[in-house]
Amino acid sequence: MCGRFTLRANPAELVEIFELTRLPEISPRYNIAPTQPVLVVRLDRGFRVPSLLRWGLVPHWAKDLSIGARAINARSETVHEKPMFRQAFERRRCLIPADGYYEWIPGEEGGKRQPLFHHLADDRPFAFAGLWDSWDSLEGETVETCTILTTTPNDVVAQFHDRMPVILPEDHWTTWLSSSESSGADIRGLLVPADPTGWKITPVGFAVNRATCEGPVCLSVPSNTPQTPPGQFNFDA
DNA sequence: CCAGACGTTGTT
DNA sequence: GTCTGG
DNA sequence: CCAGACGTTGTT
DNA sequence: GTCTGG
Repeated sequence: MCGRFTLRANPAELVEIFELTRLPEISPRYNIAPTQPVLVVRLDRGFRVPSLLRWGLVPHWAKDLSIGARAINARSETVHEKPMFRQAFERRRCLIPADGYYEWIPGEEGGKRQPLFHHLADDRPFAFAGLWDSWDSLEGETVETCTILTTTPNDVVAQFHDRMPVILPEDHWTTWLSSSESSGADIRGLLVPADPTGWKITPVGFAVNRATCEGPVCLSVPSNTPQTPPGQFNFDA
C-alpha cells in the first residue's frame, strides 16, 4: 500500500536526478494525498518530461472520476491482466518521484492507528513505479490520472505491513519508461520489493492523518504525547 | 445475447 | 457500515 | 491513506 | 473498452 507520501526536494534537484527536460512546477510537499496533483515523469519522444497528474487512476471508459479514489494503488501481481490497468501497464508507465511515504500500523490498546514515515537516511528522492491514463469528461475536459504499484514487503517492512510500494532502482528507470516491445515478463520482473538498505522508519504525529494538513508539522512528533520508543522502529539496514 | 463490473487496503 | 473528498 | 458524511422538505 | 455472470 501507499496512501500518502512526501516530495520535499526542489525542482532543480529533481531535474538533475531524473534527467528532466525542464523544471517541474512544484512546491515542497509533506502530505500528498489521493486526488491531489502528483508529479510524474513520462517518456515523450525519448525525453523525460515532468507533469502533474491527479492521483487515482481513472480509465478512459469511466463514467466519472469517482473510480479513481479506489485506484490509488495497483497490485503488481495482477496489473498485467486487470481490465482497469492492463493497457496502462503495456503502454503508459511512468515514474512517480517521492522522498518519503507514510504507512499506518494498529494503535496500542485499540487507539488510533500510528503513522510511520519511511524514507532514505539521506532523504534522497526515489521513484515509485507508476501507471497513468487519460479520461475525457462529457464536457470535453481531459483529466490525466496516475496510480502507484504495490508488491509484497521486504524483510524490514514486513514487520509492519503486508504490502509496500514498488520503488525502482535508478538503473531500472529507463527500462520501466521504455515503450519498446520488451516482453511483458521483462517489465514485470522489475516489480519486486525494494532493498531495505539505507531506509529508515520513524513514527510521526497524527497531524498527517488530515489530508489538508501540509508542511513540516506532518513529520513532527508531539513531545507531550508518549510515543513508542523511536528506537524500536529505526532501522539502519 | 445483455447487464454490470472494472480497484486497493485493512477492518483501530 | 460504506461511500466520498482531499 | 484518513476524515467526515450519511437525508428531506421547505425556508430565518 | 473488455471481461464475467446469468
